[in-house]
Amino acid sequence: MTHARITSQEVAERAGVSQSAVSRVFTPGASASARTTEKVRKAASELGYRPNSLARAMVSGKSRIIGLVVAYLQNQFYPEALEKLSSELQERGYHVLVFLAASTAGNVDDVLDEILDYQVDGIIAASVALSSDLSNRCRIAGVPTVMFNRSQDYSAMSAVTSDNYAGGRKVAHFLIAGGHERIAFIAGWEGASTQRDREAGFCDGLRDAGLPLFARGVGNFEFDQARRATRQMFSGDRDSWPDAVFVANDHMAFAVMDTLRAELGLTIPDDVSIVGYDDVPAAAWPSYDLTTVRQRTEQMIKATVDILLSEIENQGVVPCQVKIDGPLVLRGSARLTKGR
Amino acid sequence: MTHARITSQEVAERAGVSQSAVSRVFTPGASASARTTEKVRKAASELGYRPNSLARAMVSGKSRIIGLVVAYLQNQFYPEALEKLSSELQERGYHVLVFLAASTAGNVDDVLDEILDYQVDGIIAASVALSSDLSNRCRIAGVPTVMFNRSQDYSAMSAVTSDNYAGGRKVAHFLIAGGHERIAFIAGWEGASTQRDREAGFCDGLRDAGLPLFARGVGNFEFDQARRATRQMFSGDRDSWPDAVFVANDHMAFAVMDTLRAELGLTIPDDVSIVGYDDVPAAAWPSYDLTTVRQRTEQMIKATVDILLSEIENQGVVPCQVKIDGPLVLRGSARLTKGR
DNA sequence: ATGAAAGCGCTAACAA
DNA sequence: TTGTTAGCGCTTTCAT
Repeated sequence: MTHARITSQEVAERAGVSQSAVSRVFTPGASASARTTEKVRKAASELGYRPNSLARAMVSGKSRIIGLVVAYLQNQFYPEALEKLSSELQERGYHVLVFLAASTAGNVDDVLDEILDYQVDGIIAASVALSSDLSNRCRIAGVPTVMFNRSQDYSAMSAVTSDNYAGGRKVAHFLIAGGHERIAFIAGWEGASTQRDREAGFCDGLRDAGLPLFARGVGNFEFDQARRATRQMFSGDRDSWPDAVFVANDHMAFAVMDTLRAELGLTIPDDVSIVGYDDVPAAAWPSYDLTTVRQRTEQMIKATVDILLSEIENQGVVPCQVKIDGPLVLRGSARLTKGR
Repeated sequence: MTHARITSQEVAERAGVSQSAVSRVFTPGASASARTTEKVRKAASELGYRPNSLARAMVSGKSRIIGLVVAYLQNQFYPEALEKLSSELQERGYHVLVFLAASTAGNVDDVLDEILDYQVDGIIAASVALSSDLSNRCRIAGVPTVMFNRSQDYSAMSAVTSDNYAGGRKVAHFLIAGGHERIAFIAGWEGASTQRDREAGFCDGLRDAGLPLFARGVGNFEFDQARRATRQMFSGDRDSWPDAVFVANDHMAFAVMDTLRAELGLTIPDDVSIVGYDDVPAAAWPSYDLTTVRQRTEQMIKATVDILLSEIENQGVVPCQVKIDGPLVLRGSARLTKGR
């Protein structure tokens, strides 16, 4: 037997009060006498009444829904991030409506329309680059938006990232201090600000020491492409091989390590040092034991949610760009000192 | 400058038609003349009008929102599943509202209330066991619900799982055919039907050959606990060690392999064969090269969505339990024949 | 095919 | 503090 949904009207009748009294009892910060409150609560629980969020959203203009736009999330650190995001928002009375956007530009546009149709109170764009055109549309629609793990120059939009530039630089200094002399880089997808900033910091760090970048490959943040880039980088004469490789994220770093060990019989870090970026859980697994720059996911999430909710709740907050610094986590995949 | 939202009324005025005409133009399967349709579309696009999903949901009773309940999703194959689920639903005009439920019973209850408040058209419970009490509440509330990757005996609720029993059995037969004689099992969280079914199939498979289970540990689907269980299983005399271990999922199997190799110096599969379950992407990585039972995620998702939408769209569909069989993927972590 | 009118379930003035 | 009243933006009869 499927029960129809109970309305506030029905509760009101049973409690012998007006419908608005019921509404007030269920509206935080509204005024109702103890007597009324009690009568209403009793009737409501007898009937199994719960307020209808959608109706509430429509009249109040606040849906308590946050639209989350994500690109396809196959790799890396998203599951964790998504979980924390959702959990953090849930604690603060919001829920996440998920929208998947293929990287093709048109798709992101359509998706944005769908999002706005749902009257979301805010948008989090995770690992998706919004064109400045889209940023504008969000502003025009009056929907606060925060970019997570992507940033944009000249943007009037808030963004939270790890300090990718500083992280990349840190890696360069570390590898140089370890006595490496032929230092290479394997890049992620070049359209991503994370990739660009990590590489920029890294190259500037090498430059600090007057060292050129020894070799460069592109893995597009994908496992198989990283393997291919590795093979190519290590295809020539042994003298032409790097003695250290900084890989733009952990996921690709695993591919690099596997390829180097399984196909070339190299030992890490004796023959070559590897450093990654993200510190995903698998980086700590004994098979990889990867030295890597940690993304402080927890703090990034918290900042994202704080900024978004403050933009939602206090109007007229100015957009802000937050970069969260993370430590280089030393493990066994990179040697620390000159001697082999 | 934030533009206020355009209403159908405003479009109607500009197009010189009634508000209901506008509604019809945007309602699939409603009747409007070509002339009207054209005028309305023109006015709408000039104004940037889009129907308000929430208002539509309220009056029509269909929100086109699916509530997805997930437990914390740290491990294994959820990112992929979540993505496919969301993508599949999005293609069919629905969106996913995410609800995180800690495994504690009370929490799942609260979460269910929140879900129902949003007038979702359906619920997918992914890897969460709903008590029969909760199943009842969903039925009473008239909200179709499908369990994904969990099943329940005596349940009036639809469920989609892989054929865990058959999978476990397949592993037993495979290990026996490979000439293993001391076959052990490392269990996941015992509250999960996936764990129970995999183990039941496995043990029945051993029994088919008259072989007892040689040893058993519990890893609760967690990396560190699996490591601990491994150390304990391999702590005594060398004669007391298994020559094959079936691990209830891949995530734990990686922990087992790492522990065996790094701490005990064993070689896989020469000293011991390892078989996992799920076939997550990392199972194919060279460092693990794990023989494992594949979960056909894609098909499971498709079945889940099909069942859910058919329950939503055609009333009076009977609940059904679907088990999707997956192959044993042979890789290098388990030897195939008797000789070492 | 179209317009007028009646709500969907709720919140938020406004009076009392 | 409470009840009355007016909508939120839309779909859906019901006439025309």
